[in-house]
Amino acid sequence: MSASHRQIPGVNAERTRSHNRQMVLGSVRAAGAIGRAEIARASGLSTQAVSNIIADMLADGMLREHGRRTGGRGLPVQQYAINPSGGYGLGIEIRPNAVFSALIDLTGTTKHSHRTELTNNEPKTVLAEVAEHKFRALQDTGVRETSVLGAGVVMPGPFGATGIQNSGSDLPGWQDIDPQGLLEGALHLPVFVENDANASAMAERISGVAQGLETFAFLYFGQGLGLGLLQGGRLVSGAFGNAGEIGHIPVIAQGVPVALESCVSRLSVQAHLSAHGIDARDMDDLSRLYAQSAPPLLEWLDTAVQPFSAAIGIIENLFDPQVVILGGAMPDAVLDHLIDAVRLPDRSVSNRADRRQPRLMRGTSGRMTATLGAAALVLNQAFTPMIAASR
Amino acid sequence: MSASHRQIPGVNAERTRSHNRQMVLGSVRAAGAIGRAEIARASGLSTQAVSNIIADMLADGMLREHGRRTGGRGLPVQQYAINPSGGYGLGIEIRPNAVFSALIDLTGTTKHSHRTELTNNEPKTVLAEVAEHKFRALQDTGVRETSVLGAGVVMPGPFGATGIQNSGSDLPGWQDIDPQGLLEGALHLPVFVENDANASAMAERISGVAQGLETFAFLYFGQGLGLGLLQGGRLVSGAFGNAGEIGHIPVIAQGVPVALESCVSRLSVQAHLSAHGIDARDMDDLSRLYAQSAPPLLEWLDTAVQPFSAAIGIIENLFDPQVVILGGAMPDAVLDHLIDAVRLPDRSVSNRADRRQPRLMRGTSGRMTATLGAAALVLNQAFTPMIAASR
DNA sequence: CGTTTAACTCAACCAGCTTGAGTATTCAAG
DNA sequence: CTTGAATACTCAAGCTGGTTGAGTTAAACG
Repeated sequence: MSASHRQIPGVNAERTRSHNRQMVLGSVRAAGAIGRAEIARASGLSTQAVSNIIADMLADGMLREHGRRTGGRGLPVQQYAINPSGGYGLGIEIRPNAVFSALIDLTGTTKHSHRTELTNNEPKTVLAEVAEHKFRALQDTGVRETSVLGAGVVMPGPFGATGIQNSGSDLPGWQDIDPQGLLEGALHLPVFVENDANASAMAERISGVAQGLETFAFLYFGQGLGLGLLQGGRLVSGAFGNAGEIGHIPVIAQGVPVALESCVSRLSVQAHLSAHGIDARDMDDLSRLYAQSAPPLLEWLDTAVQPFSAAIGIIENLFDPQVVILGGAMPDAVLDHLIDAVRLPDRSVSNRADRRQPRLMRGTSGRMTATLGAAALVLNQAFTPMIAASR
Repeated sequence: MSASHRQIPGVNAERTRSHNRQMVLGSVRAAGAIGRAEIARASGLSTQAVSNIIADMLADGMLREHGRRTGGRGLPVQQYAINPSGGYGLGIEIRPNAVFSALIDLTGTTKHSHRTELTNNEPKTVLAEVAEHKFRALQDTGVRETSVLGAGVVMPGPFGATGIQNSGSDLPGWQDIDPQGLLEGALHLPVFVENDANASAMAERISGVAQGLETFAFLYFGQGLGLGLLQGGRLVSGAFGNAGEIGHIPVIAQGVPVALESCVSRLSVQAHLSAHGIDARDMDDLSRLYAQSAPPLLEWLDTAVQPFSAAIGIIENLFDPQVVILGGAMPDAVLDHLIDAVRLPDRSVSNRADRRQPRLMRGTSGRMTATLGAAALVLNQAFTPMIAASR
């Protein structure tokens, strides 16, 4: 959100431990079940160091024993796995007229979710509502407050004076304040604020179709169209946190240059249907129309395919992701239709001979994707150390 | 270059020291001259820790004393600055028919540069030539071998089976080998391989117009068109190292979808001029033509402006950079013309009210930009620790 | 059944950061 | 001019956390 000149922190013993704990947790998560020696080899630490960390994390309840694996030569490996109840992530999604929340455990399983309407979206009201969601999630699940590692919050963006004001989705009264600070005050938790596309990308990484992937793009159908980018497990969010505004890139439709999201987005399909006298308010309406093969919807899909294909080509060539994932507020069937209909460009860095995955996939987090993603931000933080591979 | 599953390393005392040294060097570089206490405050380390590191680096010759700064209350600050001769970066640019090299000191000043023609570009010939460049650079400057921190190497990409083979710029015989390993063997130095666009971006950060910037995009005019992306001082290079292939994104020219670089690139302008009977072999020819306001060149510029503007819009909205920088094998006057003529979209996250810098700038590294950038990769490594700010 | 292999533990060690006391130097106030 | 506050810096002891090397356990191999 803020700008450029953050100072890089130094490392001392305490931060070393924190990093190494995150590294171990990430290794266990990636492997499912793994022994100490293997983590030591992979990370370059000594077995003893890993052993000490694992003992710590067993005591904390973050890990649990997971049987011995035999078959090799020497002493059978004592394996460890993530203890689901070792920690939780709270996800909050704030929309102009509603608040959603989800509580997920360390393995990404949803333990609780909830939705309330907002009568107004002034900061005071929203903060109270958000605190109430947290209270309720803890009460309904019996999770202790100290087990919650943090809260991810998804809010309408972009923030700051960006030239894309009044895009219809922003919250009045939230322009010149510090949402993170306010939310930390209301929730008494570390708070991570992100936009819907970035959070959704994280949801797919933690509990969806992108598990095991580190570098991918997530194309998010919200009101408009957003893009979440992960490189090496970290979000690429630009200098001011507004990267991924793919909806605003210029494309040519019927010979006229327009914004991509005026052809490919929920608003766009709703406008098209509305012009044909069809009122499609939500995803269920769209699902029904698609199941009925409603001609105006198929028409819209036809017009959307070409700019959509162009967008995929742009994403692939600019980011070279392992895969592009589609998701958000669009029915699965419609997304699948787009994936089938798309004409992926041959001249793309992603069109490699040795691919194993498809270039395009549909996300599996469904309509709660942004809320789950908000919670996933917290887990990602717990699994991903600060240190990046040096080369 | 390689794929996804690199394991995150653990941190021990040794790596802690290495990180903190890089952090200190980066702080000194960013500040120009700075004292120990200030670095300690900014990094969160104790004064003593910083003091010890600085003592080390004075002994190594990386830093030098830079007078006391008085004016405040207490004891005047003993300041330190980068010692230019404390280390050097070697940059090598390999092209199908030539090898370029540059040696830069710790402050980014070019101490030596050289060019030789290649009669063939088999690995064996090229490796011998590259080693010869290193030998010559050291001999001509008197720099000791141990002072060279590493070598950056720029080679034609993209690598791997990417669907963009035979783009005319690749090196035959280099497809199925490990360039980094071979080069390290030939040079006896740590080697960083990058493409021309990424390296050029780094040149602007180390010694050009992007000093002090951490998140920006560099649009590189080579044979085609490439894009180098830095976020937080680190390259965004995608899952397979081929991010930034902006030349291949689809745009509409005269109603037909074509690759961007078929309208905006040196090949494109040369083709256009050639169709008008003008033979423009190199940048000097183009400069002359522009100075003469040659109508075919101005014509080409007119056709290029619209797709060029679209590309800038795409870059801004996908990356949210502090600035987009133009450079590479195109005369300054032509780049300036494009910057003047461009129609920057209003609907861009970069169109913010509180901007101080222009959205578009011309790079200052000139035609040696990729070679200097290769050398700059080494310095960036020395200045940028592995650890990223945690949020 | 001994040997080899591999994982793991124990205890001593070590690198590097922190802490707290002490010194040096400048400015400001009396 | 003297005294005190502020600030940078150093010294030495202490602490955290990773490393090292010897020793233990258990499975597989021959």
